[in-house]
Amino acid sequence: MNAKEHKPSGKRAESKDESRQRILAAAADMLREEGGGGFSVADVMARAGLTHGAFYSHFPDKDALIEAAFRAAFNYRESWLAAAESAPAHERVPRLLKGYLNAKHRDRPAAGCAFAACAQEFAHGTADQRRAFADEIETTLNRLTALLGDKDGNADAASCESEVIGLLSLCVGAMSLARAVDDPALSNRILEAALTYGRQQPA
Amino acid sequence: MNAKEHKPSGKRAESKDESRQRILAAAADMLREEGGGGFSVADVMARAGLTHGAFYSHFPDKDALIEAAFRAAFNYRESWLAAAESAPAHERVPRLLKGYLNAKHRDRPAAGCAFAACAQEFAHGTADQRRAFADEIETTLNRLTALLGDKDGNADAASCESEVIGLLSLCVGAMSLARAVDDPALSNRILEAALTYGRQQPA
DNA sequence: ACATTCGCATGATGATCATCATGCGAGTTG
DNA sequence: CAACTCGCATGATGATCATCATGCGAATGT
Repeated sequence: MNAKEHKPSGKRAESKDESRQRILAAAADMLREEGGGGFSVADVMARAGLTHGAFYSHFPDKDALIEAAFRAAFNYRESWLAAAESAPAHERVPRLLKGYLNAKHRDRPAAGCAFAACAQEFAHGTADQRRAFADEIETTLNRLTALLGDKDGNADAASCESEVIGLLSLCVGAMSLARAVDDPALSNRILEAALTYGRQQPA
Repeated sequence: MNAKEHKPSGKRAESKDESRQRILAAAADMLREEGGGGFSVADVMARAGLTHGAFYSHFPDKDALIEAAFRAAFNYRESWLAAAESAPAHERVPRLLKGYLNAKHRDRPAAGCAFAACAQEFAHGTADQRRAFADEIETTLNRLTALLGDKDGNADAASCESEVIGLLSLCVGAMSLARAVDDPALSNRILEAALTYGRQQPA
């Protein structure tokens, strides 16, 4: 048997696992709130209720944490999509748009879309981070395609892909812009206009 | 007369102005290539052919440089838009989309859109940086509205605003995603799909 | 119970920077 | 041309971090 397969169990291992989860959760929040450059290892550890020294027995380095935290930020994708799935086919796009392009999402990035929070920073990230980004994009597109593809007469695959990618791009772009501007009125205009634009898109 | 209005001239002042322009140009490039956190003051100064010590006689601090460099990155907006203006009204949107959503733009951020390069970082930036972002967004939207608003029968103002903002969001989002992913094939798919999506938008 | 393991805390270490202090030499002024 | 100005270079300084080294104490296994 492979010696590497040792999966220790017991109170100690369990506690370490809980610590790891707290670290990941803290990092996933901070990553979306401030970006990977916006917090230090010590910051995350403090948020997780630990001190900086313990970090390196959980992750090899900060870059690995950022990658893992990014992936962890998609743990709620299914529940996010479930809300749209429960709607009739022609209502799904509007519902997804509304769930994304709103002030609450803009103002609470820690609970929101990691694409909109991380895209630009990951463009200069490690190979692993960029692969993670691509993985999550692929998965998200697949799930959206499954959700919207069997809409009515289900258009050809190409047109469905462009719709799904277009919607995601629109959402990510509008949220990025809405968060970057200073003027709240302009920020709201951006969210509302993007919402309108996305709804006008033909089948 | 106001003592503050002194505008020194002469060989020395001229040379300082040239230095400032070189610093700004270098910073505008690096800001779009690597983000504000991706370069040091010494890096920009070296790229401008100077050493780090000279920096603080040109700008009060790095944040101010980033703001100025961001604004400077829009110096070419008019020539960028001129290409679209020379096209017949119904060709303008496709031409703008094509000029933005392509591999060359994706691969040379230093010569490209500063919105797509900076949005997420500016969301955590200084007040001045965020104001600069809003200013440039406003100006860009106004110019685009002037360009696309008198399209044919020119739709009502609200619909034009949502189209212009939607297009910009779509472009910024797609470029951000295309740059963040690792897989070149996926990156191309994103650019192409967003192009298709943007073209399908009704008048 | 004893020896061992291991999660975590404390406390370096070294690197990277932003920013400041000083000095020289070319330009400018009278 | 002598006194002065000022752009730029060199060389600190201090802060912030990522990462590593060490040690304690609780959990584990014999």
